[in-house]
Amino acid sequence: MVGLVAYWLMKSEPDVFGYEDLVRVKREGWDGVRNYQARNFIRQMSKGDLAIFYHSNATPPGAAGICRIVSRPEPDPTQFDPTSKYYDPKSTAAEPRWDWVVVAPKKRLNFVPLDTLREIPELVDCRLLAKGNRLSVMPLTDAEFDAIVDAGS
DNA sequence: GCCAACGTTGGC
DNA sequence: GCCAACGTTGGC
Repeated sequence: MVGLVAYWLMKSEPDVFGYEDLVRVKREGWDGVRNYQARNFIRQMSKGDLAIFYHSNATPPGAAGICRIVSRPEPDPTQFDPTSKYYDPKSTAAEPRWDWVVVAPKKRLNFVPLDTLREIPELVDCRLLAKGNRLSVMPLTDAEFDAIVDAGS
């Protein structure tokens, strides 16, 4: 029996790591999530889930591609690294606070800018478009995911 | 437990 | 660079 695939949206700043970087490196641990709500969503991810790779803090911001979750959630190693900007001294190996998943590129989208996303009826209730939204990892419904993919295909 | 101060996110 | 929105921290 095939498990259900869940859909997500994950934000990254393309100046730091964009979809083309993921295409180039093929796999990347999604490090640096230091928000509990986002962390909890990461912990709900399963291998095989799909995510919209969203470019935040960009000109323009928008959906750049589809990626696949290729690992289970596991401790984000940067939390243990004192030289990392994501180092968390309160995190221990026994009780890691922060998880990541490894992602791989699935399909490049024709870039869907935020302005266009706002015009998609299926996305009216999407948290991405809510005022003041800062969540960097969020679930999408099937309809939301499909609508974004359609807009970029 | 409240809340002010502060830091971060992210669109513009 | 600005600033609104939000999360976290820490004094009380």
